[in-house]
Amino acid sequence: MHGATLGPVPKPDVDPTVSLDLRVDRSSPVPLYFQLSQQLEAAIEHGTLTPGSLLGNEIELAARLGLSRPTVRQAIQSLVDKGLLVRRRGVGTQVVHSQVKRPLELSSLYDDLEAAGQRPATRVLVNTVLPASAGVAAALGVPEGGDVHRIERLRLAHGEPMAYLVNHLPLGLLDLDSGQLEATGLYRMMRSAGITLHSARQSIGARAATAAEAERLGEPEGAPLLTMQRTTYDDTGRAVEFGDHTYRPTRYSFEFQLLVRP
Amino acid sequence: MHGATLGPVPKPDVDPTVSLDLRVDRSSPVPLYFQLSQQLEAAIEHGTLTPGSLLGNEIELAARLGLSRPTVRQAIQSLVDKGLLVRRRGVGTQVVHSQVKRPLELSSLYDDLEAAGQRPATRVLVNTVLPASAGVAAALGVPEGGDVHRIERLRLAHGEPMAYLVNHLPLGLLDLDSGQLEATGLYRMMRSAGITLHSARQSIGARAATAAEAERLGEPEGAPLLTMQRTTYDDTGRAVEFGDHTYRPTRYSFEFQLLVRP
DNA sequence: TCAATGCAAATGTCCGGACAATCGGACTAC
DNA sequence: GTAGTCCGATTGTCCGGACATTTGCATTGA
Repeated sequence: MHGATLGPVPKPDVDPTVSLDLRVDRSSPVPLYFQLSQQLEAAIEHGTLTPGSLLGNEIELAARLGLSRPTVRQAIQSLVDKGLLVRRRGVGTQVVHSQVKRPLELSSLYDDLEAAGQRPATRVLVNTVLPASAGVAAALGVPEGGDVHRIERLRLAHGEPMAYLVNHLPLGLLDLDSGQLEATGLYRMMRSAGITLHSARQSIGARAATAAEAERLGEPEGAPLLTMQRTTYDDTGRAVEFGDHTYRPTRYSFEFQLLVRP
Repeated sequence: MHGATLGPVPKPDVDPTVSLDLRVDRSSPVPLYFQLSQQLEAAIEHGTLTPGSLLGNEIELAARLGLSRPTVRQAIQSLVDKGLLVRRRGVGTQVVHSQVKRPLELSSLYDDLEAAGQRPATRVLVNTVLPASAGVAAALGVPEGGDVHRIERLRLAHGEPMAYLVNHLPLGLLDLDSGQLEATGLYRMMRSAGITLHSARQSIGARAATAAEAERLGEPEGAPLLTMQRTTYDDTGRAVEFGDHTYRPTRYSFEFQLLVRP
């Protein structure tokens, strides 16, 4: 035994990334790890990297791309965080057996409907400023009786009422133009106003419709309704929105995917 | 202008981590970054690090602890991922203005109730093996008509029915002992069987109770019910569980916090 | 007085290397 | 034949440094 190892039998399953046309543009301002992670994600999405396939070790991948291992690891890690990849020490990195698509974002009903091709419509029923009730004040962290925005909207899909949305917002954050509210979603307006959403506390429940609710949504009185209350915070911890929504359960349900943080 | 800068005025707000008794044990098998992140998290939880306070720069923090900057960054990053900290380039790292507690795990009803001090009780009504219906087969990825486990449970809190849980599982994964099912939760049993949960697809809705459902939960017929369907996958992508649950909305609602991934 | 410029501070990105821990299979010994 | 052992492969952890980018503030200039 003096050299020439007889043969670590060549692995039957080849590294699928070799056939992939991976490359990074060092002159781009986009971070290298991000370029790589996007290309890998696209390959997974496109099916070029098949579920269950091994990714080939980080060292060699780094060498082939002319990157350092930490950079490659950062790219891979971001996809692991998204639930697209799984790492196993001593084994390798595998593409997760699909099923994972959207790991639950802070969803906007408007965006959800639009993504589903439902062409949402909004009717702004109320858009005013009034003193905060105790519950609203507590949720938004403003003094009770202090002025807040209140908007009430009816959201329709295919001409049918789908949800009744009541929202309260602190003053001074946003210019709440009714026309804009009907043309887009509240979250989109907040984001374009420079508010960086950070987290939200949600509560989902059900109850029987009151006469007024039934009337608004076109349901019989006493019909089951799906309810959601949400307080949204920006990255400074300020509450920027408090919503109290009711949905027609025959037309809408909450669908989401969640990941187990390891 | 040749040297001696007149004086960068000392910052009025001192770095709150200096008063913190941070230290790492290099002989421990616990990773250094993890030791640090745990101590920081405890300090935030305990209120020693107050919301909004700056954390002091990474370089100096690393030097004080005798760690490298990448290690300190890894610790901080894990807390940023949890939503406890916010980084701003050119500014520093701040403790988020609280509100964030649980960023939504793949929750087990049993664990939730126990954590809320409700002392949950479970009554196993059905625990059998039968051919999979079309819906169950599709959810679990097994052939239609192939055998699967089916368990039906009634979950009570304070002696009152709270939820009716129907679950289907593929054969051979788990030893489904009824006694154990009543003493603990299904998820806990799966975890201790070596199954690493990875993700789940959930759907939450509402509907009126049928006569049978109303009977089981002690509600009048036609009462609104909260429903949840969930398929859970392990890290190989296998579906390991399909659940169809109905909850009494007067006794239970889904509460969770979610983070916006930046 | 107010706007433009420059500077310091802090995080973001990237590198190259080193060693440890774990997994799985091959080999060996019984 | 079977169980235990060893070993290669791969990811996990950690280091020390370098430069880029952004932010906020102070200074400067009009």
